Amino acid sequence: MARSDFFEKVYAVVALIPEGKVTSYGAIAKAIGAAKSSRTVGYAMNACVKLDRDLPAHRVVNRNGVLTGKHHFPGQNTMQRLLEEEGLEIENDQIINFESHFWMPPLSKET
DNA sequence: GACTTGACAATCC
DNA sequence: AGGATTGCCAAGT
Repeated sequence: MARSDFFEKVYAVVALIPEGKVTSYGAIAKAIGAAKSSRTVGYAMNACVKLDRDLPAHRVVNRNGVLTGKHHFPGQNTMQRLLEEEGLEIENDQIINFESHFWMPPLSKET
């Protein structure tokens, strides 16, 4: 396997998030078989920005539907703006109707 | 080489 | 019900 299976899986799942949908770190972590590693998922996202990945990290929020990582984007309001552009509703850094926009990633453990 | 920090979440008291 | 602690993995200092 790769040097960091974890990151690869995280990137894979995040890249699969459909437009106008959002998911949580815990959901991703669970999907890749590491429900307790939700923290590392967030870390992977931070790394993805530096790696200039194509991952819609703005579609990833914490389990409360709060844009916890919006500070890590190029602009402090970039994350929220992107979500609004996709038809989501954000208020006070929180996604309105979060569960309605929630997207459960496919549990692709491995192949 | 060891300790601390970090875009979270679940559990314990 | 609410606050504090632990678990997990990787990277930075």
